[in-house]
Amino acid sequence: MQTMTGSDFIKAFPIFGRVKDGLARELLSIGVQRRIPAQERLYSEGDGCSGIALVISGEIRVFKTGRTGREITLYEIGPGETCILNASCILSGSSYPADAVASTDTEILLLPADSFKSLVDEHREMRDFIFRLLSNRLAGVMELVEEVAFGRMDERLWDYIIEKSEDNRLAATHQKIANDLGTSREVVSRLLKDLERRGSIAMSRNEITILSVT
Amino acid sequence: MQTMTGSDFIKAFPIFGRVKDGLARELLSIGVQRRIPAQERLYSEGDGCSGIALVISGEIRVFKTGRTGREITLYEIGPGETCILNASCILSGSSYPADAVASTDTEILLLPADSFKSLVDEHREMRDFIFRLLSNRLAGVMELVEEVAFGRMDERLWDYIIEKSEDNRLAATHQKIANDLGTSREVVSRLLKDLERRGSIAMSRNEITILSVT
DNA sequence: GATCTTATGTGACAAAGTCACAGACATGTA
DNA sequence: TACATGTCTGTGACTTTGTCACATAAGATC
Repeated sequence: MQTMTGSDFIKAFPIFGRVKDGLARELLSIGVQRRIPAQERLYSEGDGCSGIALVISGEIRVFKTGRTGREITLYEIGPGETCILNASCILSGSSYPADAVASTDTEILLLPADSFKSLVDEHREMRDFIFRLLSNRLAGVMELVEEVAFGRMDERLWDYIIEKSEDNRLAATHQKIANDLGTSREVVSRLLKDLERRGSIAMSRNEITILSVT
Repeated sequence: MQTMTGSDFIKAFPIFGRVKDGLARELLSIGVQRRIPAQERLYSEGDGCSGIALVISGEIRVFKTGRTGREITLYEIGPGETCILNASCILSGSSYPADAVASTDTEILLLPADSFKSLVDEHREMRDFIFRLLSNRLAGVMELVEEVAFGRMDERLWDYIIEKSEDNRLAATHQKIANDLGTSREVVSRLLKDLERRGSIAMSRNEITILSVT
């Protein structure tokens, strides 16, 4: 069981070397494996942080919630990535600035805060990994600010459909799309209807099909 | 001259210890002091990074620009802080994801990328400093996403006036305010006019005076 | 099929961004 | 002083986006 996890782990985090002799070995011996079922909440805004989660498989969605209940996705954490906000609040001593929920069933390796801190001190790979991720997140969220502040919703929606669709199909409710984009369900419905009328997509319950990539 | 800079430096960065024996000494011997006049551009989006800037005095504004020319301020860098995006792109090897311009005359200590990297490797204070700043920026920009996505412009404007004013006065053109908030000049003008009509502020060219803090 | 739950559609209105242009104020120059 | 110039502010008309209220539709369960 531990070995199985190990092989999944090095697949997700090749950067930490092999199980036999790499940093991976140390991580696996320190960390605790956990399974998070889909829809389970990992953190709420304002929480303190007890440890850091390395995602082995699955996906975690990090988002903000407005007073009216609207949501916007800040980014998603996939295999080989870390819930960097954990790192953030462990290393800077602040509290968690957003909500995090598993989008799918997710396997994580949970490292206690202390161990994580000493690993960062001792291992250059660990530092590089964290810095890189933190930097990329920052750049990504900055990009998001630009889109939200200046972008038009119809374009953002179209880009979203293109990006999230697989095989020209996207399975999602209008509400889910709205929650990712930071708008309301009605707006998504209206804009999708426009796209449908123009012949760019076809719609059925819970599914959008891309017809023309114009 | 060097000594003078030194004392300014440790005032801005007490975290790095004293000039005589602290990390401060090393930083001062490696870094090059530079003065940036107000309005001068430090970086444009897409630039590579040659070094990292520690701000000794003054202020640097980091912002995004939309296609229509609108701007939004992501954050400002003051004394004792770093143009963390430099760090970000040095450590992660990406390019600069925003624009940076000196808001006032600014003094910085410029560290070459290589020296910076080895300092981060060798000194725990340096690592903590960078992590903390990077984390805080990330949290700050997330907060900004929330405000832009869910906040009402009249509230954001009012908060801005309260925060930026000194002694109940704020010297700024409507255009400048719009550039900070990520909206257009007309919207700011209209909302300010409303505030004036309601008796919350008084306006004259280039200046806003807060009358009632309701 | 009757009933429930969830998903989608839409009109009416409010908030915010865009465009076009009119004044108002400050400064410099003749 | 009078005038020209550049910057700053005001405003109406229109578009886009968000909110509210409610109607309709599509699956699921019994």
